Formats: sequence, C-alpha cells, structure tokens
Amino acid sequence: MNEPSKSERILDAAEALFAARGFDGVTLRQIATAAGVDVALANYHFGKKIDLFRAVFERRAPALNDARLSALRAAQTEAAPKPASIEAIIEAFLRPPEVAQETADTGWANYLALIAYINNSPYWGARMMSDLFDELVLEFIAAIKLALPNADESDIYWCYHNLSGALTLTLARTGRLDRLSGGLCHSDDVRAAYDHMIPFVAAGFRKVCKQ
Amino acid sequence: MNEPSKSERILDAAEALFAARGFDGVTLRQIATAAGVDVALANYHFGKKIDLFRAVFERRAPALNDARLSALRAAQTEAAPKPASIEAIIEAFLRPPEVAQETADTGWANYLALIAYINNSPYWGARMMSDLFDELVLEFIAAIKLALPNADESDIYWCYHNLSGALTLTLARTGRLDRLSGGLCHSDDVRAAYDHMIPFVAAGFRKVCKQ
DNA sequence: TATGTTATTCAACAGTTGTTGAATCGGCAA
DNA sequence: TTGCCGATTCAACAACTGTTGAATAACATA
Repeated sequence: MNEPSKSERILDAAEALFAARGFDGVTLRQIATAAGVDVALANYHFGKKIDLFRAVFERRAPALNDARLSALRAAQTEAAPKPASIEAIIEAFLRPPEVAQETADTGWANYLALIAYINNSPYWGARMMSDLFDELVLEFIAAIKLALPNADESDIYWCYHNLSGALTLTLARTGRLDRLSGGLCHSDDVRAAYDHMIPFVAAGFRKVCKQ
Repeated sequence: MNEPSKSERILDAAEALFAARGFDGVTLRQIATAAGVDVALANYHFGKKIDLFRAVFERRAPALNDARLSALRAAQTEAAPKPASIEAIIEAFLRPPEVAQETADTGWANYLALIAYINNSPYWGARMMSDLFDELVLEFIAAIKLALPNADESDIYWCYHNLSGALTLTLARTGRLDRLSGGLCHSDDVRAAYDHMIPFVAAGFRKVCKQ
C-alpha cells in the first residue's frame, strides 16, 4: 500500500477534525499540523477553507451513492416482477453506511460523522446535503411509493424524515447511549445499531402508511 | 409585559445565535450586538464564553423536564392500575417539545434547536446533555419497561436511540424536507411532524420489542 | 545537463478573537 | 448632598485567524 499524498493527507486530517468539531471549530493550522504539512498548502490545493470543506464532503459521496443505488437495484431485481418490500428498500438504504462504518479505514467513519454534522445543522450545510444526496433519496422515495402504493405521499416524506433522523444520530457516534444504558449498549457495536434500526423504521413506515 | 433585562437579552441573543451557527460559529461581539449591549457585559454576567453557553443551555431545561415528567405521571395515573401504553409514554415524551416549538416565543424554538445541535455533536456537548436530561430519560425508560415487560432491556435502549434521533432532527428544523418533498411537507407544520413521529416510533418499539 | 512546471515552505499581512482592568453610569442609603 | 455598589461601557491587550506573495524544493521533459 503506497503512502498517501500530502493532498490526501490534508483531506484525511480535515475530514477527521471537521467531523469531530465542526467547520468553525477547526483551524487550518490544526489541519495542517495533523497532516504534517505547512499551513499554506491547504490553500494551494483546495482554495479557501470552505472549499476544502466542500472537497472533503464531496470526496466519498459518489461511492456511497453508488453502493446504495446498486443495493436498491439488486433488491428490486430480486423481487421482480413484484415491487421490492419496504424492509428490503430500507435495508438497501442503511447497509452501505453500516459497512462503511465497519471498515478498518477510519476515514469512512469520520466522513459519515461529518454527514451527520451537516445534516443536523440548520445553517448553510443544508444546501450541500441536498445537492449531493437528494437525487438518490428521491430514487428511494420512488421505490417506497411502489412498495406502499396506497400511502399518502406526504406520509412517506414524514416517515423518511424519521428514518433520516435515526440514521443521522447513529452516524454521529456521540456515544451517549453507552452512558445512558449503563454500559448495556455500546456505540462500537455498529451492527447492533443497524439491526435494531431497520425493523424499527420498517414498522414505522407500515404503521404510518397503514399497510 | 415588562422589558427583559440586559442579562436576559444576552441569553436570548446567545440562544438564537448558538442554535443557528453552533458554539464556534458565533462570536461574543455578534451576541453583544444582537442584544444591544457592550461586548464586555457578557463576560461580566456569565464569565467565559463556554459558561455563557452553559447558562443558555441550563436556563430552560428544568421547565422542559417538568413538563415531560408531569405528562408521564398523568398518563400513568390515567392508565392505573395497568401500566401506561407505549403510545401514551411516547406522547408524554414528545408533546411538550412540540408545544414549546409552537409557542409564539421563538426563544423556545431556538432552545430546542440548540439541544439538537448539542445532541448530535460528538464533542464536549455529550456530557452537558447527559447531566441535564439523562435522569428524566431513565424515568421514561423505566415506564417503557413496564409497558413492554417481556422486552430485552438493550432492545429498549436501541429503540430509544432511534426515537432520540428522529426527535433531534425535528428539533433542528433544517428545512431539508421542504425542498426534498418539493413543497409537499413544510417544516413550519410542527404539528404534522409530531403527529407522524409518535405512531412511527410507537410501532418501531412494538416491532423491535416483539409486543 | 538545462528548463519549465508543479509542489511545498517561509514569512508576513490585516483583521478578528476572547478576555481584562480601569473608567463611568445608575440608583439607593445614610 | 455624600458615599457606596452593582451594572455597563470604554479601551486595549496578546493571541490567533484565514489568506497571500515570494522563495525554495522536487520533478518531469527535452
């Protein structure tokens, strides 16, 4: 495995630090120090600080979108000619981030925590989220409409909102559940989080959409 | 209605700005300007910046905790001698923040957005959240155990995790659902958000805890 | 080798940050 | 009035911020 370039090391360090402390909580000097490079190099490669942030955010998005979309297509193919079930659709939406979180590469875990940070910020992040992920989400919404043909469209969106919230908190890995449960649940146990989230969300969809 | 004191105006301004941009995204000068006071006054009344943040965070917590706890007790009393149902318990947990969000006082909406910000940050906020709210949450967990007597304890905690995530995203009011749904759903419609969240979450609990 | 191009560092800038100590204001008691 | 004390402002500090232009290094091409 060859050494990552300095430009990649900057992205990695920025990814980890932005995820942990947010955009304003990190300085370019902290990033540069963590990456072992000079402060000016970040500007040289990526421009302004906000552009570095965007570069970090965009780096892994295509891979995540691709994994989710192909999982959805696989579920649809398997169920054909009937539409895929909500359980299968939600599984296609949630397993890729689970796999990414479980990877030895901690960069993926950092990246997903960064997504959680942006998704929850009422600030400028909303635009960036929409630009990168809305197209894919609408693909899943369309699939859900087929799975629940009699559901009100707005009900489906509100259910997706709940799904998105549960996923976001899981991605953030705050570790609060560990303390709350007195050690009964461990946030390290990514598998358990998703194994509980998938049936939880699927049941919610069925109930609210009355099917 | 008498004018708020300058110290209260500082808290109000800090509440709104911290909620919108996070701890590091706001300067004391922005807060002072919004409150119409001198920069040094925040230090005089509250000490360091982090202490001002904590003061904002602690100001409305007791009122929220009280509202939730009395709603829980009312639900339990009404159901006695049987235990309160999960639907009733979840309603007691969620309606108080909904009412607070609907209040004409925008301070409450700002405060709840601030809670969402902290609850999702892997950073130092986790400790503050636990200190203020865990005791109350455990009260609700205990009630849920009575409602679902055969459930695994860890399953209940994971379900609460999902509930907490859905609520957190609702409190954040990012407005992302508005764009995603093409205007079909409005984040202003707080009532709709909670009317969908409560049955969604209740069904999730029942499914995962097999009852 | 010499040359041009890219990558990286150095040094410094103007502006902003949280924080503080002294000064001023306001009301209230003696 | 006088004196006192909390509230508020003023002025300034040292440290840090993002950003830039020049200087240097590394490297490919010819």
